[in-house]
This record gives sequence, C-alpha cells and structure tokens, in this order.
Amino acid sequence: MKQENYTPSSDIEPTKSELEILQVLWSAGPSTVRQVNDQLNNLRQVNYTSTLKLMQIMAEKGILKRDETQMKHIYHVVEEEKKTKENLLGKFVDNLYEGSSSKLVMQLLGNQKTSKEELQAIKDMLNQLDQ
Amino acid sequence: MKQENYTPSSDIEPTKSELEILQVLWSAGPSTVRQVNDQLNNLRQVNYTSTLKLMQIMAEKGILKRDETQMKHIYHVVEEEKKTKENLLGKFVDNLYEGSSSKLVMQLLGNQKTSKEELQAIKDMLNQLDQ
DNA sequence: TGTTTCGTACGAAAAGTTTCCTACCTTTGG
DNA sequence: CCAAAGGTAGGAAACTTTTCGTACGAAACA
Repeated sequence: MKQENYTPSSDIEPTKSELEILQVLWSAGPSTVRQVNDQLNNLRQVNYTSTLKLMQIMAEKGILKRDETQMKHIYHVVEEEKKTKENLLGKFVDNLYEGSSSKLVMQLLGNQKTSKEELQAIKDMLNQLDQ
Repeated sequence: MKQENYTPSSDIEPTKSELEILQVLWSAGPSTVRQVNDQLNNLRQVNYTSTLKLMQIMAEKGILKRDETQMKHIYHVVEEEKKTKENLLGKFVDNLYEGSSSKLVMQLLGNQKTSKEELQAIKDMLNQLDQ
C-alpha cells in the first residue's frame, strides 16, 4: 500500500539512505545537495544525481524543505533532530524491548562495549534526575 | 551488490518483516509456519504463503533453521535472541548516537514516556553493577 | 475410496528503494 | 560570445523486499 498523503513530518521512518542524509544535515545544518553529496562521498562513492534525487524525494515526503530562491537550493530538515530521534528510539524500544526502556538499558549495561566512562555518565544523569 | 554467500548468522540485519517473524519465534519458541502466521494475523492480515516464503528465505539466509523430518517443518532461530538484539542495538547506537550509549540513555531519561518504575529499575541495575 | 484440507515449492508480480543517464538551463571564465 | 562547469528535473533501470497465485503431494475424514 503506497502512502499518497504525506503528513508534514512526525511519524516518519526514514530509509537507510535517507537516514544518512539526515545525519549530514543534522551535523552540518542547512546545506546544498553538493555539500551533502561531498560529505557522503567521504564515506562511500555516490553519484551527485543520486543524492539530488533522494533529497528531492525527501522534500516531497515532507522530511526536508528547501529554499528555492537561489539556483542552488538549500535544504533543511523539517522536524527537529531530537524529536525524530525520540520517535525512532521509541519504535526501537517497542519493537525489540516490548516498550520497556529499562530492558534496553539492561542490555546496554550488560554489554562489554559500554565503557566505564559511559556508565559514569549515565549514573550522573540519574542523580541529576533525583533532584 | 547482491550477497551470495550468507554467513551462518551473526551480522544479520533483518528486514522489517523478518523482524516480525523473529519476534514471534522469540516469544513462542520453535514453531511451524502455520503457528507463526496465526500470530502475525493477530496484528495484520497476511497470507499463509507469504509467511511461508519469508521463512524459507530466512532459512536460506541462515537466520532460521528447520526440522524437516516431519511434514510440518519446524523452524527455530539460529542465533540467540540476546546476541541478535545486542547487534541491532549496537548498530542503532552507532547510527543515531555516534556510538555513545549514554547519549541514548540521556534521551530515554529525558523522555516523558519513561515511567518512574522504569527509572527505578534502571537505577537498581546501576547499583548492582557497583558491587 | 474419494474429496477436502493442509502442507511445501516455485516463480512471478507488485511494491519500495536506490542509482544514474539524459536533457536542459544558468553561471562562470577565457 | 562561446565553452566549460555546475545546477535542477524527470524517467528508467537495477535491486531489494513483500506478496501471493499455482502446482502438487500428504493427511484427514466422511
């Protein structure tokens, strides 16, 4: 079933490639296609028109908006980074941890990859919440 | 680029539908296609042969294995649930939080949806780690 | 036994995503 | 002014994922 009416933003599930572009825009702020494509090419080889097409599609979907007053259109992300990430995180928790954040954290803590510094940072956050 | 040689398991990125099936198998244990399909149909309408096909593909990929000694093949997940979830969580953290677990937790804590009970559970876990 | 039900296998269609070719316009620089 | 460089637009091709029709064998049962 194809989604015809895109809501302005919100409940969006970016594809893998779309997420790459979002990350560039989150870190660099509003950018031209050229700028985004240059960033992407630091990671992997992508043709300029591929990036262009993708960003155009994202604009159609309402994920991005663009300023067309200049020839070089400038794209920016519509929804704020935090909100989008919260959304994605929420879905992730629902999907993999039955909606239980603590289950997720438990896995994080039980994981060797989580460093002592990370653990300390987490504790500090919790203590702050107590106040 | 199509992946021809599937490694037995490990570095797998299940698709959305595959994840649905994994969830059923994680919760119900080894099951027939019929059983899995019935579960899925509690959520959404899926044709039996669609589920069959998907599970066959997952078996080809090495995500599932099946016991064919009976007519009703019984499928089970190859990699343990915990390991798969750790993998997915790791990727998620890398993708969205630059590999920093504490950033993820920070977002979780700043999120209204995280209940007091969840918070307490997280604290308890941290305290246990101290010992 | 014969028919209906339930199972697998296979292939192809449909849908979604990604990539890039081509056309064409604008800007830049010689 | 002309050529080269760099921009957008659109469509098609390639690939991946999802869905399901059809064929056919085995089991259940009237």
